[in-house]
Amino acid sequence: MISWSADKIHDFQETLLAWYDAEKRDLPWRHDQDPYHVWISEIMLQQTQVQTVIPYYERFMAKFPTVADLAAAPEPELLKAWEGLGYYSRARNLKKAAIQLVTDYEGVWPKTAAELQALTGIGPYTAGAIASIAFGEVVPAIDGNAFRVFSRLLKIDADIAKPQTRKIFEAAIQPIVSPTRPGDFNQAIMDLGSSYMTAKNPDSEHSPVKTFNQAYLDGVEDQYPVKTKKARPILKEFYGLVIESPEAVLMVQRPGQGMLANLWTYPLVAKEQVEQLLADNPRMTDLAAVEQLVQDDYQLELHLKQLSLKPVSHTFTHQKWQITLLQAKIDEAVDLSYFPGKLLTKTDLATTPVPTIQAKMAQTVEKQ
DNA sequence: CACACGTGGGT
DNA sequence: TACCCAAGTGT
Repeated sequence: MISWSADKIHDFQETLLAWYDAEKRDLPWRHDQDPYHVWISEIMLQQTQVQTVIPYYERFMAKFPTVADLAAAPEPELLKAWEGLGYYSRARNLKKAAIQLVTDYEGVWPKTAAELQALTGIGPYTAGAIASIAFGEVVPAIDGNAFRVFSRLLKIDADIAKPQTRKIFEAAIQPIVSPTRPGDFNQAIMDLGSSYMTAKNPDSEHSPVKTFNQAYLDGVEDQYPVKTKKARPILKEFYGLVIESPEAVLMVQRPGQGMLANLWTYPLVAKEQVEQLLADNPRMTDLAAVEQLVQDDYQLELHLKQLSLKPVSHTFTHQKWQITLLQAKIDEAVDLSYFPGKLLTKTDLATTPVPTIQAKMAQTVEKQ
């Protein structure tokens, strides 16, 4: 790791901000410095690309224009607005923090990064972003871009996958943040990280700060940042039950914690559970086993048939799901009182938040 | 601290 | 396909 003189720091700030002034992207949340706008955009942008976020941000602001609107938002409406964005706890945490702002803070924003971290869903990165962009505090906002950019500029060898590495970067970046334009500085670093200084195929030759990029100058840019790899997703197999009445389909709400919390899907039966039953009844078919499980658990008699040849597949960060769809028809009169789900009509589904894996399943059913 | 937590895009 | 990556946080 190298360090910069005061003169070099000043040069870097001038160069970076001049480039930013000339080339910054026109994004919907850059039209003002309203902390609410900054906040919502920063949460949406966590682990999510700009192009994906733009339409969600526009719709969200139209539906929940102020902190008070967000604090009063019913969770299903909030999740529906978040549908397809992923990491749904972000949406629930937004509401929690909005309520904190309205009640604990009486609608007055805390203005420092240290204080902002008391709000649910706001960690060190987002706190730095809001404090610098909306309130002008001279603090870094260290996201994946900042880690990558400064690891190359300064040849920082610490593993950015390790939590403790943040301290090293904070200490290295804090003295470099522009004292007059901290918000623009942080956003410029992010723009740099998503243009010239990308993770793969960077274009440092044409970067506005190439003369400051020590890793590039030394011909070792491809060695930065240092980042250990994560575990691969593990396979989880399910049967998905498409139980249809003439006007509706049976859906269940997922538990309030864990994967896809509170979202709705077709009922899923883990293949593991089916195989346990088959171990004691080796001549039974998979379909019959699922029918018996549903009968035993929910007092519901079904006549299932396999709907799709290939399972519906979806890869999450840590799990790969494969769902074989099984279809059954029921009539409206059937007793669902033991079944932990609801018959939802097309109209109901328009206001029911579902994850992408459910959308994929529904699409597969439609094609039949 | 290590891991869970979604999704879409790129190679 | 499989893997990596993208404006991270909570537990």
